[in-house]
Amino acid sequence: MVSMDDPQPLDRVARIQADWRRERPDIDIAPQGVIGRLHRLADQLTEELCLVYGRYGLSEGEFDVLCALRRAGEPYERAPGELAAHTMVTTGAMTKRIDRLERAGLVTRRRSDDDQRGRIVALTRPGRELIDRAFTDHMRNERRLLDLLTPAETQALEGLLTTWLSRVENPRPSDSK
Amino acid sequence: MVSMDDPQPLDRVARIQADWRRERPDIDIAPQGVIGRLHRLADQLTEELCLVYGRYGLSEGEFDVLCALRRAGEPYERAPGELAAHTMVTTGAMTKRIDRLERAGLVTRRRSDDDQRGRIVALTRPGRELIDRAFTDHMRNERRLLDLLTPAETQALEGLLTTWLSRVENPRPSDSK
DNA sequence: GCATATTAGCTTCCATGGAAGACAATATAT
DNA sequence: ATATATTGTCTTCCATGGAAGCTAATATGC
Repeated sequence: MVSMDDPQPLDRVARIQADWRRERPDIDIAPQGVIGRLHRLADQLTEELCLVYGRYGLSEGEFDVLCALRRAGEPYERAPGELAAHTMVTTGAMTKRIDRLERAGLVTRRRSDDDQRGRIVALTRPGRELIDRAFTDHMRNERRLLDLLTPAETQALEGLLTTWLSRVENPRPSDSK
Repeated sequence: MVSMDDPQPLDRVARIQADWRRERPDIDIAPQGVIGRLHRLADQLTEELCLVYGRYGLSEGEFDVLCALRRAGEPYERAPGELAAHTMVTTGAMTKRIDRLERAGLVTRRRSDDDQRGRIVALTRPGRELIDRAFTDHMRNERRLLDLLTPAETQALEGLLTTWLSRVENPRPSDSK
């Protein structure tokens, strides 16, 4: 006889779906099974990742900026506008992030030579060393979280996310909202 | 001869990975392929979903609160603490959301009879009608986004997300951070 | 060459949420 | 019964980001 224990307790999303099916039987709430869980998972992962950023005294936004500078390669410099574009925030938000990082001594800010409007943000030596350590730790953390799936599952998931993302970002012109 | 056009241009995440491979060849950045895209996709989907909330004059948080009340079923009432738990925010944040919804005439707030500390938040008639229309539209929107995948892809994705989510939320005790 | 437009970064103001504590009501222990 | 602990909500303060506008510098059109 097969064990009937642990009947896979409904997760949060499934419970919400059950509520809706009772209250609005006229609506197909199947999409929530995917979109709701994707958001929930993203939130959970963010929470786990922020634990590591915090160990280095960084917020997620600050970590992102330091990564963008480090990824740029020697001499680890970028304009604020570039950083804003890379990290998907407005230039106003970027100004404030740079303010904080500058105050912490992790980056410097100077005027660009060829365009006096522009600034150049550069990693300092301590900033470079901090992000190198933090990023190493960060990727170890992501690896740990990803290892909750098997390699086959991981590969399948990456493919599905890549496909969906490309279609969301580049909608076929025929789709209407 | 097979067409060699459109060599699947690197997406944002792939470009970031390429940068890291050059700068930090010692680190395995494969997990970003999944985690980075998952976050990117979550952000994109949120943006699309917020367009619909906005049509009804609602922010995402306000939409969530109205949904939680509507899902509760007749008479569409819940305590602020319950709402906070359901929508994953602190009670302080919930107080402010309820303030806004109350000001908009979509919910009412009264003292609980059996516990004078407690409040009861209830959907008003206009609130009920608004969320019924908004939710219908919202699910149509989620359906549109999900239909960018095939049914087989959708099913596979939901399974993978459910599996991963359950493991992230209920880590095996042997896993260490 | 000068007037106008554009650009880059910054500033200000607003929206939202978290953290911590205040406050009142209720539960618990003796 | 009363002192203490807990609970539920709200308040205050702070952190962060967006939107819009400001300023200085550069580009463009005539």
